[in-house]
Amino acid sequence: MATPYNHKEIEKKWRDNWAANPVNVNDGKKPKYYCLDMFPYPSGSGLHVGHWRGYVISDVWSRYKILNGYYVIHPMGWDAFGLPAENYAIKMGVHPSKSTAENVANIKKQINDIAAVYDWDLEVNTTDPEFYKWTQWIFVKMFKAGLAYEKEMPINWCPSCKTGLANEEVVDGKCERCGSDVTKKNLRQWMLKITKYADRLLNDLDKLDWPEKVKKMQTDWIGKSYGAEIDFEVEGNDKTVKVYTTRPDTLYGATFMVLAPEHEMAKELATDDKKAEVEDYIYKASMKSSVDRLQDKEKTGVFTGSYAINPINGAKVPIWLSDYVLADYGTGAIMCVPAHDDRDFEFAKKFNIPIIQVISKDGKENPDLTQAYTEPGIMINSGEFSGMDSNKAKAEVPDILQSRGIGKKTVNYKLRDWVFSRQRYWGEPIPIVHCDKCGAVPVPEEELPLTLPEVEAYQPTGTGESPLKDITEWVNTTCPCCGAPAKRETNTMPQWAGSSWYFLRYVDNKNDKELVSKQKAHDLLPVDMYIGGVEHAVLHLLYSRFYTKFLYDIGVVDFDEPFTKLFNQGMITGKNGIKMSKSKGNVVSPDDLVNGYGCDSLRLYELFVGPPELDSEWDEKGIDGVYRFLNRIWNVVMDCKDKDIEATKEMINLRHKLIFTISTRLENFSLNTVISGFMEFTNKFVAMVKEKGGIDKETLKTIAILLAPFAPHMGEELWQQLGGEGSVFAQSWPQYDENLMKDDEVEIAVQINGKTKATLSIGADEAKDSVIAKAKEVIADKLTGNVVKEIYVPGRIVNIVMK
RNA sequence: GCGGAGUUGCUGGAAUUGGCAGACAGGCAUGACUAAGGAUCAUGUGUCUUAGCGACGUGAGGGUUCAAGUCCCUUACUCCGCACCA
Repeated sequence: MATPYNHKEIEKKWRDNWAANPVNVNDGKKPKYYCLDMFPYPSGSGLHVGHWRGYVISDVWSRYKILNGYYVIHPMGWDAFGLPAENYAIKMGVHPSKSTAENVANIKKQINDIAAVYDWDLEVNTTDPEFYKWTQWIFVKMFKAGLAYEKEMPINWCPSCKTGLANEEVVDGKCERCGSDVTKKNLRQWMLKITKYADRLLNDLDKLDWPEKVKKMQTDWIGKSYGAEIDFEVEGNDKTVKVYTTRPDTLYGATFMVLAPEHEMAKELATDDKKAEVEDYIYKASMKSSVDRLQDKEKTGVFTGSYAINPINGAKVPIWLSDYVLADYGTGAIMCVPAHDDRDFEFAKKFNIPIIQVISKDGKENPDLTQAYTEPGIMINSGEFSGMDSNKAKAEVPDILQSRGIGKKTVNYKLRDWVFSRQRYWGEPIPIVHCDKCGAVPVPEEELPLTLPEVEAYQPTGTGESPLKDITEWVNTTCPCCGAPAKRETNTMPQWAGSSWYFLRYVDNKNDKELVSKQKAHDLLPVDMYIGGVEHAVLHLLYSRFYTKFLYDIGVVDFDEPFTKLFNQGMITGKNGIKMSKSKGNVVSPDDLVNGYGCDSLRLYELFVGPPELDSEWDEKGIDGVYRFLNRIWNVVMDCKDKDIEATKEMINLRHKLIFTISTRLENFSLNTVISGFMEFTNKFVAMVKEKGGIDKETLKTIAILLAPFAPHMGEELWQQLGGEGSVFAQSWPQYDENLMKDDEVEIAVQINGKTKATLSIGADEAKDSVIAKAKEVIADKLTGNVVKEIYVPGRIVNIVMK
């Protein structure tokens, strides 16, 4: 009886061996491949089987690249600043520096159980001053480039986290982290001018090998639209109101105008008799939270009493205020064409405002529109434009208007500048000094890092002030510019600050002179494959692109997109597709499974549960299947390794088919079918051992190499047992030969009218006539009608069409 | 409301992109073996059936085709993203 598969022994053996003899080293000759996992936050609850999946996928890919002769950069580190870490610390009553360090140690241990080829020499941690020195350095560079600026404005405020939030962090009017309703708060903020990069962020999406879904989400988030700004004179005085519209072609149909309640002219446009009503409306709108504003489906509004003049036809249009118009998009004012816009239509109906149709399906006016007509058609009631095709009008009218001095073509974006300051303790201090005389002055680059002071009381104040405010010995300083007494900025950076550029630092993490050396940046960057969940589609992934473009502009790196290829793995959920969480009590820890079945089994099962890009429900029972599979392979190899079987044609054929199957499926990232394919072939090998008494060594060695990226310990052990030299990962990925994969005989289906009636074995290269003749023989008794057509799909099917 | 993805046995899923639907697993059933400790092996497992080498079958309904899970139209449901962006 051969030795049974003992995962504990084997895994321990190879873990120790790899520690002493790393399998992935940069010899300076191999081409590089950078395979990166999204930056984990060292959470207090540790890893669950869902986290595992992403790391297994990236490790399989990394090991596959190693076997293809690459030096693979496969680093890991910790996104340890920010709200979640601080909230956890507050909850546990420990200082965040302490809890963060503990969590990192714990998760690192768990990650080591995956047996991934992480290069821990490259490890980074955002809370390390040697790291955040460069996070601050980038901010200073941005400040000097005019991209970081201060502004007092109403921002998203989370009353539970007690801090301001970026637009990207507000989901359905709620805080992305804690789910509390987000309110508005007027605060002085540090902003990053990401809008300056809007066009590049949009256009360069074309360069990226990313899931279309993510590109679409970024495109929509940037939200570029083409339109025109048109000035409407206010009747009876010399004021004008500028509106933004994407449909200047419908100008003849504009029957009213709406301003956001926050619009700077809102109050002054109110006529005396309307003043009280208008001010009341403005006040009420200001009290609404963003959630209320989203949920109020019914339109509200107030007439200002003023009228504007439609510049195309001199018509008098009433000016209204309504909160369905956003103050910070376009000009904060719109012209309303109720006949062709659903929102304007609803508003006009509610307040009895006239509706003028200017596009019609058949060129005729519909006297009783029950809803806005938003389809293309023929222009009507539009003076000189009447009779034009509306699509043509949409394309040409803006130019016509512009040439006549009515309006100016313009573009708009939904993307807003990035609210970059947080009123919290656990983040990078913003390296700015406020001087009465010199204003905001950056901390000199040579004085960085500006370290976060150690304090006892780090709880958020809730007032909009940072807890750092009270540390007077830290706050009080002198102006780097004039030397006068000055105060430090007390806001900190958001969690995203470190994660927006960390991937650059991995390749040169000990450099104390530069963020990354030019040489290393050129040789080792950018990231070739980035693997992580889809939840960062408009947060981290947009911010990182912005940072990279900025660093490209100032000459730090020589590429302007950080992640060439992106793969989003699906989530592993609990029963009924419920997201794993501590509060739901459905978290499955990998620890027991690793212990019971071994790392290799869990790795395989993580892949086998389903297509890697889709969500999968975790069903623990299934792991028995892959465990049995590993046992079968083990038994086949142990059984045959000393037998010296000569390779038959059949064995060679099967070997090449196996290489083909595993390689093509792996290249397509169809990792679940790689495993099922491996199982299928293994079953054939088992049968072959039974029939032929064994399998040749070359085939067995091929199995060991092909299995190694997925089950690395098993791969190494089999390789060694088979007498292979060195590590299995020092071998090269086997190549298949299509000629050797060919079968002499193939089985095809014989159909009558598309229904399979029999199967037939034929020679692989047999001619059509011969195949059809044989097929007819097989189903002779069923050929009772007139044969009208005979179809042969080579190697697949014969279909006899009968009447 | 708009946009995207999806719906296949008891369960997870497969199907070389229009060519034998249900691979591979899990589960279950029957049997073998058992000094068994998360065993292993064999066989079976879509539905109906008058038990045949028959008929039906990929959310529902229609269509194209010699041939449809796959293409087209209509429709239902599920999940995800955006959500008054003029």
